[in-house]
Amino acid sequence: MSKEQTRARLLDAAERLFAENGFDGTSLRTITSAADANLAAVNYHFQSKEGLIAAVFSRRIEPLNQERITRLDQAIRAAAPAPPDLEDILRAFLLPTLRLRGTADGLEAGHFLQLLGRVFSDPGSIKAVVLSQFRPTAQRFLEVLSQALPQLPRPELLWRLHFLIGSLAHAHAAGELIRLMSAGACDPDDGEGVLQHLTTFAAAGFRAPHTRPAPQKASMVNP
Amino acid sequence: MSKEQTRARLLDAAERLFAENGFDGTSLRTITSAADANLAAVNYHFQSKEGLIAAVFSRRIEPLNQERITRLDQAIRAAAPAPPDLEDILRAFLLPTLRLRGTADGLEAGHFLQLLGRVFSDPGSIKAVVLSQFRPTAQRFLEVLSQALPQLPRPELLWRLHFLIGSLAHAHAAGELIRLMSAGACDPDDGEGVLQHLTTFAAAGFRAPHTRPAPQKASMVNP
DNA sequence: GTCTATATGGGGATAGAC
DNA sequence: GTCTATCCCCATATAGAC
Repeated sequence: MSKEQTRARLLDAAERLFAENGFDGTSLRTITSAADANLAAVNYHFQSKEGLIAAVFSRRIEPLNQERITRLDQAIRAAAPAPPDLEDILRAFLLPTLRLRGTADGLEAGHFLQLLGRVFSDPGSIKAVVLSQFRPTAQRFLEVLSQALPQLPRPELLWRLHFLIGSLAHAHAAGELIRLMSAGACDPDDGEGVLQHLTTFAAAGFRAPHTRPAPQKASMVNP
Repeated sequence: MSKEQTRARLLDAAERLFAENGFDGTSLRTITSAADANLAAVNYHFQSKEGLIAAVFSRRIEPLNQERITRLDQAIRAAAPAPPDLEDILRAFLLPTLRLRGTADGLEAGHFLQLLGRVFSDPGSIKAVVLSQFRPTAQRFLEVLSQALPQLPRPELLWRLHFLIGSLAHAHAAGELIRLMSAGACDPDDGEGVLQHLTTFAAAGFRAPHTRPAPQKASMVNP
């Protein structure tokens, strides 16, 4: 068994098992037997369990960022010199992840989406790694969004971007829950459908007039 | 030390520690020493760790549901015989959780929000307990939303409700991350501010015209 | 009801042979 | 590079004294 093959099998098995049972819920013993590898192989290839977790994320995040930026640049060029349509910006952001569901190699990558959706709310230390890799891309999108919606104050734009990320993360991480709660009416595996629904919803949300300082009712804390 | 006091201290400590370190990341030893109780007390009061987790949720969820329904009924009565404003429906749903931040007894309950936001994407078996307690309330809101937006097909309405839940869960569970990513411009502890921003965003999203079957571009899978 | 002590099992990591 | 065997730690749960 070659070195690279073992490494890849470990990553695939870890990705799937972490998605299904969580990081703490998956032992190295479970991973290595699923990957037909030896227990010590994890420490040889990734130094530690934390190293393995970080590697599971890094392997997918870099291509994901690249595809997002490529599609964003395409949208910018196609619309130049005007700013691109809001919908096209959103699609450039959403499509690269949603596309991972239901495609050929997506059989593996689908598990990764669950992890990615969960990472924002996870208590562990993985957030730092993922966030540092995600930040430049988010910053880039923020700038372009800001040009497309120049009347929106920056904090409001930030909140709306977070709501978008939350909706996307929820669709990824809680897919089976959504299927269950909707009694099958919502299919989280239909990436194209989710893309359509989320783009429509979020585009309208982003275009909403900006929030007024607060209505003249009493404070909500003591209504 | 009375029985009820010990029970309550265990729940408080567990709530905080689970929020900070996750369920698997928190041992019964850590909980019992934080609560100044004996290790065996957990098994005496809650039978098992799972029982403790379930109790942490049940204690908060029931009042939360009641407040949501009460506010929804108020909005319905105030607007009768017309359906209530979309914004009022959304506020009835959002306010009871967001209000838990920054209020007096909210010092404890704030930790609960993190848990609640995380539970949808957690790999464990807690989902089932929480979902079963949440479902009737969600169903009720769905009906009222459906009356306020009669032109929206049911699946689209369901998706939009899931996007709302995702945004809310993200604001709760990833609060510190949002603060960090926005370099302080977004304050997740300002419940009233989050309520304003999210209501504006989501109301516009819910009001968007319903998604058309699909644009006549090529499939997104092979663009 | 509360405590101490312990049973029982599993975890991550590593040393050293091959 | 890969494997076996093992070290050492900590978890949940319970039995039985107080």
